Amino acid sequence: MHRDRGNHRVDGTNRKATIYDIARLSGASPSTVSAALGGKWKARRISETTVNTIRLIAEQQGYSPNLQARGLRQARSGLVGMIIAFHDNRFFSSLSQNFEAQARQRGLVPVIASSLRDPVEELRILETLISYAVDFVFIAGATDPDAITAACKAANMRHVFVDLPGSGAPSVTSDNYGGAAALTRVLLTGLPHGARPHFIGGCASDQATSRRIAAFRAETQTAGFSLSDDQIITCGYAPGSARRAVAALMDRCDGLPEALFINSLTVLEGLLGHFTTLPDAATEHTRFGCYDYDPFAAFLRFPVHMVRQNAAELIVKAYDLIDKPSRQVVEVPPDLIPPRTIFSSPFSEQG
Amino acid sequence: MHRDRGNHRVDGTNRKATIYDIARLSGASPSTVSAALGGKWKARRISETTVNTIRLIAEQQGYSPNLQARGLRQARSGLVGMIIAFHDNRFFSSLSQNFEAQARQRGLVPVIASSLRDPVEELRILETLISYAVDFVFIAGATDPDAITAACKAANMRHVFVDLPGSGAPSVTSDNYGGAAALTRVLLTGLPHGARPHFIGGCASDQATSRRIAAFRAETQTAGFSLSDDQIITCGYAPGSARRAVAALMDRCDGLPEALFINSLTVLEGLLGHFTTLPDAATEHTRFGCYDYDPFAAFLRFPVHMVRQNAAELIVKAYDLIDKPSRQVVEVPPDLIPPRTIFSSPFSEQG
DNA sequence: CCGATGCGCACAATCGATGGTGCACTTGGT
DNA sequence: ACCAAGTGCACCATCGATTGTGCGCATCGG
Repeated sequence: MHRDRGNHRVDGTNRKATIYDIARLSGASPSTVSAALGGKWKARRISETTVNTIRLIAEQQGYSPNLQARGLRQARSGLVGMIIAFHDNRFFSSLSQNFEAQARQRGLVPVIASSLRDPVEELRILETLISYAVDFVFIAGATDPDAITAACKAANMRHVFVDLPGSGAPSVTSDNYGGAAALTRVLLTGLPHGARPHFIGGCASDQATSRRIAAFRAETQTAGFSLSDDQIITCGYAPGSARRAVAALMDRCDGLPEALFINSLTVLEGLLGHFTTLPDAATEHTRFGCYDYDPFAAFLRFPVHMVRQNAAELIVKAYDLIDKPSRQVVEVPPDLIPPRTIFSSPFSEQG
Repeated sequence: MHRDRGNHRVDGTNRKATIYDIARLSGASPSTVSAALGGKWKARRISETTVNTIRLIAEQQGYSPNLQARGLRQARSGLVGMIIAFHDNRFFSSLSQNFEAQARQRGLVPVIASSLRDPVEELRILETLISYAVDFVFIAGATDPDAITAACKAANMRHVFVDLPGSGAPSVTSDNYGGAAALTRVLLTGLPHGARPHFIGGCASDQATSRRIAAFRAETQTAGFSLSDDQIITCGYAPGSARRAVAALMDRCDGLPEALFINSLTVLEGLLGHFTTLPDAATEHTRFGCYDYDPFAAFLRFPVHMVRQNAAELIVKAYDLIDKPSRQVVEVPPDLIPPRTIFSSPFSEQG
């Protein structure tokens, strides 16, 4: 008398078939059906003919397992979570694309959520993922790594930080120092003595930005250029504030500096917004470098050197850290891309 | 004798607390705990003091409900699914961003998966989502709408097509005809007589592309330009094939046509890839229009008119269709964006 | 002809949360 | 003091799949 809520699956119009339906139709027991369809019928010594019958009926009924039930029983869901800052951003979406590909390769289902860089939302999302018993979580662009680690520890949840490292858990980041140093060197090459290169964008408080600024400082001074604090403008990531910041800068210095290190694509967007109001000549005597790559940004009216983070490798390393936990921080070197270079993602290549 | 697997939750080191743990600690029964924490203690006539006790203990234990168990019991998961073609694409990622925002606003958890435009993968993903008992699914850029509708019908799953319509279910699309017509008109304005505008990219078999081609044809002929079949090049969406196609075109016509309607950003990427091998002058005498918008693409060396699909509105309408089902196709008008215009997404504004 | 071995499978407990049902006790009325 | 109505909660079945255990039958050796 278990199972019989008038669920007429034969005609296909009603609810999804369960192993109990298949059991009834095949004359076998639910556990046999489960074993047969779950692939472990050998271990359970189910005869191959029984298995075939069950498979056939399951096929006819369009059976597919209820993964919530399985997840409940097995205390794991087959879901894996990733928290990113935004979907509509080249870097993060490239991470998601790779995260998804790897997950699927392992037979896992990716759940990707965006925090909009809001620490509260970030934690709420994490709680939700934990409630769904995801197998592990990647957090990219974490705004509050310590809170995240605390919540994960409490729930016994494996997690890896990507891009922005956390102290309490394994992390994978770009080699921000190395990438920024390389980009800075390119910008400075052949620059006239007395030039005043500037750095714009980001928050000094975040790991990635502070490493990049450190590299920018070191290279600039090594190359013999003067460097005062007003050459470092940490105006955040938002295009709007970048736009205001560059407008202010141009007022102050009567034009653009000879070299400009732009800390993110969103910042570059903001600058472009301002440039639309200026004559083309305004950008002619400046060398631009941008940390992060976009195929279109590489092909602007004025040349831009770009740093392309290796999203695929970041994700691969992150999965490695899940497989073989350690407390270390893994650094992945980014690539320096000369202006006017088009790269397409390996994914969008296909469509 | 139910529940006691030596789960020492008090010290916080072991597994997540359940209502059974809270029940034991509070002296109440599991169902009381459930009702208390689930907010329906009034209906169940649980006293407020009991509720407060339970809440306190739940708090201390860091309780959060097992959503798989709840989902199993309630036959719905609180998950909502969306299938897109790619994450790393401005249009789709903008859809996901809006989809997620709306889902969260409704207290639902978004699961977004990418099909890479592979019909088989698309169906596999759909099956998985169904297995997780998602409440409904949006499918953007469907490659096999009929198969999707069939699978959803069999599982009794609500679904809405976005961008590419399906016949068996409600759909929301851009007004591809209107958008393409407007873009074509801009491209043709003031063009010398005898000019031969071209259309490049996409698959003639997909709805969106065929509507755009129809508009392109109609406007071109209305404006009095000759139009032969070789002016329509449906080379797919992949940057690589677009690159080859434009190379071939330039060989054939000895340069670029006077006007070029580019059917997607990925196609534009492909063209740029080819242009990098040419002198700057090569693009000087051509008017470019691109269906889809990208802030950087709007600021290329040569001006590009762009059509910006209204992702936010598409998603809003799609949710409307879930709430109030109907078989109709809703069209959302896109915007025509003049060259050198920077728009940032409302989301990345924040970071 | 009998016990030992092994094969093929069924039974029942379990995962955590929910909701229908009903019991025990209190209060109020007469 | 007794019955009725109401209060506060516990008990148990249920969702669908997995898994430890053990029963019944067949085969085989002695």
